[in-house]
Amino acid sequence: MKKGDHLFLIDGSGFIFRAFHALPPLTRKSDGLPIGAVSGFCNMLWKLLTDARDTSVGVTPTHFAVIFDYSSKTFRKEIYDAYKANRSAPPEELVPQFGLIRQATRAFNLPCIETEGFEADDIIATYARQAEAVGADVTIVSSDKDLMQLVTPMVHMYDSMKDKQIGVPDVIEKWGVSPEKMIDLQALVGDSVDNVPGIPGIGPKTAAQLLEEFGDLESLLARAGEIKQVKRRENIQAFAEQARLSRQLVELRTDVPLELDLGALLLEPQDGPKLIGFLKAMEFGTLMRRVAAACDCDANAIEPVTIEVEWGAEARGPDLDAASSADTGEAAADAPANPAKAVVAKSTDGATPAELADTRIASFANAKIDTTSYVTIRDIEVLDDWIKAARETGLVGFDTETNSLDPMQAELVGFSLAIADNTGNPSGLEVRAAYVPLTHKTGVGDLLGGGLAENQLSPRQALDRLKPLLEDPSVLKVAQNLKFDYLVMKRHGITVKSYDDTMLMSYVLDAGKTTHGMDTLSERWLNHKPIAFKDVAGSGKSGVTFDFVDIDRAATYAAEDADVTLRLWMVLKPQLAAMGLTRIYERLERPLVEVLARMEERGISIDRQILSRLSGELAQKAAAFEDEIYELAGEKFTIGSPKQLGDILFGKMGLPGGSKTKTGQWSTSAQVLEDLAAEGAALPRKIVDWRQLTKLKSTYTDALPGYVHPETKRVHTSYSLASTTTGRLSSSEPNLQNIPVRTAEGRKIRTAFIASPGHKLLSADYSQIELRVLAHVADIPQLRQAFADGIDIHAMTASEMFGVPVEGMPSDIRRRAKAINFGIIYGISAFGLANQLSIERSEAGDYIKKYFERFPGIRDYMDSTKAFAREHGYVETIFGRRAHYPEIKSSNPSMRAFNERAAINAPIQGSAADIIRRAMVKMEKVLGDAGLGERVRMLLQVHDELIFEVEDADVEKAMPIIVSTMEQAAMPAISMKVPLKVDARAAANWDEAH
DNA sequence: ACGTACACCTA
DNA sequence: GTAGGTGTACGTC
Repeated sequence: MKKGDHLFLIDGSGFIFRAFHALPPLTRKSDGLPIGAVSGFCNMLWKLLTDARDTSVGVTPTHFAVIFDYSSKTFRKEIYDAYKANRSAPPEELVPQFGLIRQATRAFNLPCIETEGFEADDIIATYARQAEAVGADVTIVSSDKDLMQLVTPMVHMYDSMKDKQIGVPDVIEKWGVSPEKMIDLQALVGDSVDNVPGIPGIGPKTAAQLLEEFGDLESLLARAGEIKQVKRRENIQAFAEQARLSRQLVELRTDVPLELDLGALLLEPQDGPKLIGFLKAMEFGTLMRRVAAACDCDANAIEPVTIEVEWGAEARGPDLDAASSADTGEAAADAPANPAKAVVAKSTDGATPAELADTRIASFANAKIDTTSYVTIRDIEVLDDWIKAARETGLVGFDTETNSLDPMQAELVGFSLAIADNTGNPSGLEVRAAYVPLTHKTGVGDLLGGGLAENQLSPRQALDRLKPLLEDPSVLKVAQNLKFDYLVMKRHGITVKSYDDTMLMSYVLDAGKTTHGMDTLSERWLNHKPIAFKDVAGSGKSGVTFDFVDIDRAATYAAEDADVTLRLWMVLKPQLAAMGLTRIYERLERPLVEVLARMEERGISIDRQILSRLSGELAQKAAAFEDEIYELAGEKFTIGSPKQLGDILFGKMGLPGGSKTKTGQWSTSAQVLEDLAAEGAALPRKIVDWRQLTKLKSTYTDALPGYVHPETKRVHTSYSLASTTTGRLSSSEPNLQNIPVRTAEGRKIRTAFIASPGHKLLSADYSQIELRVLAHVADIPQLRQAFADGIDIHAMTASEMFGVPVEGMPSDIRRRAKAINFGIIYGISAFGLANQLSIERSEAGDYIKKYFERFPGIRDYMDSTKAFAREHGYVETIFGRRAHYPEIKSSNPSMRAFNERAAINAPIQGSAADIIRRAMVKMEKVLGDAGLGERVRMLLQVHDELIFEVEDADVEKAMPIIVSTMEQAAMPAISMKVPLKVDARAAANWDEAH
């Protein structure tokens, strides 16, 4: 090898794992042999050997080698026994592919290199340094960070899946240090996957900063005393040796004894027939034809070679799994046909929705936003002109400015409008915006100030002009998080009609990918960073409410919001059509804005006396516990501090610690304390009880009265429509979706949620909605039958699994089946089920196996959902809502597994969420048609439950209407294969109604 | 004043 | 094992 040569080193072992998880998982040969990783590997090799110039590497190789790990017994294991100790066995489907990939390498006429006692990384390091020494360029095909320490101006890495080359600047950009410092950085940070310990509390950012300051690891350890942060200093001093050990583990060896020298890696011409024989045997038709064309061979004349398959010791034969190979990728196959997907509608300018979407994205990403062009409106004639323009275009961006984030308390300070003058232009780039200040004040907080600033339109006059525009159904109002503005305007006597909400559009398109706040969306779609609120109003102590912001600064900020919102609408609206998601947006999102606004506006009544009495009781009981706890501990301490508590329990008292938290502290979770109590220790039980009491007191009885609105005297929660990945709502300030119900003590809090005089609270909840959804989507005969017959579903499961008759089922057996049923919905793992049931993981694994034997359709459903998620990056509910899981191909196994479980759960949880959303949207009309419009008021939603306030006389009439609306909510979009069941009760308070 | 860790409340 | 929000302690800015 000489200067100018180019050596390619393929990290074969790394590729196998990465390909396995990146590619469709159940790709199999016709005999059932899983070959997804092999296929990806062959395609990559061919691309690098023939078309490397077309990749971001840009050069073709002169020398080439594929490197593999030999076994797990390496020198690292010798110096640190726990190295890679928490690696689990490779997935079953992967086992035979290790051997096949070596066979593939040989079929490509490439050297296949491995050395006992060393990892592939060390061999790569050795070759890379040798090649560099003779002046050759090196490309390491891998994206493993462990190899980044090798990068130099001569040595690059190449991520073949992202087609991305990684050089010195890329390493610095990603890790904050140059490649030669990567070893020290990894020594500090550690690696949970390989079980390299590092130093606790040091992550990549901190490590990079420390190395920047101290130069290298040894200097840092020597001068650790100079570090100001106490905790950090102590950790670095305490774990110095651990860091040195970690450094030894992560530093790659460059002195591995090698059988083949560099010259032996010279790239040989392909042996066409040999390669084709292999590809044919593997049934890689496309690649085979490509190779045949390139080599001028007749593939038909070549016999497939015999493939030797090495299954792992415990793996099953290749012929057992034909059933699951055929029908993968069919998740949610019976989602309703969406016309927008099937029929490509033509838009006005002749482009398809997809083309229009692309055009819009491109033009708005490049359009500069000129914030100096905004207008401040101080004359009624000017406002009239803007309103007239909005009427002419039929489209207006709208935003309110207030003095509070709470729409029930907020007073209007001003509003802004944005107008697109040339809507006929497909790029729609002409946007102008204006701010109308109404109640800005003078003198920022000074004692003389507080008067109304001059030269503002009177709110009364301006709103009189604005009202007809906002209420005109022929003018589309576009806002970001409209529910806020809707409520504010409603409290000023204006009911917005015809609207779009850019936040919800983004949510429908991208749930799971990003958050949907305006600043995020603007940076993403418009390449524009809007003025931050805190830059105009300050924050914290020096922060002021918007009415004290100087009008000129306020105008720029406010007008920009309307401008950005309207631009976002132009970008997002066509994407909804292009992606076939318009119906989701229009039926499940947009109409909920006003439904939820009304629910929030109504609020719910609470009895402060009950809460205050409860608070007193809880305080007394907690105080009694505190005395006993101090007595048992022998000293006073902060019981609420897990750290101090841990010191008492596991240090002073010497109790055996159970598990550790991820920061290395002893866990003091309820589970651990319960276990200690079971061993006979007195203190842990008291702590658990104390925690329960203080939790109830601080979070509920003490906090809730603070949320009572000064005028309505009711509690108005705020629902978020766009903060979950699955489609559920969330509730905050206060969260009324987590009011206690499980314990008798907790339920007392529910008695404080009361109906107004002359009314009842009516609670209606779906019974087992998620299991019913599962029975529907996975189409499980026994589950469908059980639900159709109204049988106890957990007992039925137990009966199927354990062969116990449903009659006289022991409660413990049923409990286990119930945990399994929940586990299935949550994307079951043996680990989780074992935890839940306090049993061994192996036993939990047996249960799961048994369950899948009894309900093979569930396993198929889970597999196909995973495969769909991996292929597309998202999953769908039965109505077509998407939940994205961009990390599902993560190379971190636990991260990946987590995403897989979430992706399995999302269609179930999300479909249930969609069903109750549909019920909510329909509910008001149904009640109105029954003449109950004002007499039955929907107040709260708790995921599978709706709470209404109903006039006493109307309870009997309302109940069946509510129940039937909820039970029929999936219709007509989806005809469920199992009936939905709703239970309802009415009572004076929420506890009795539930 | 703000962010993170931990614990714990709900479906 | 899924999806959320909030309170307390404790750290850093």
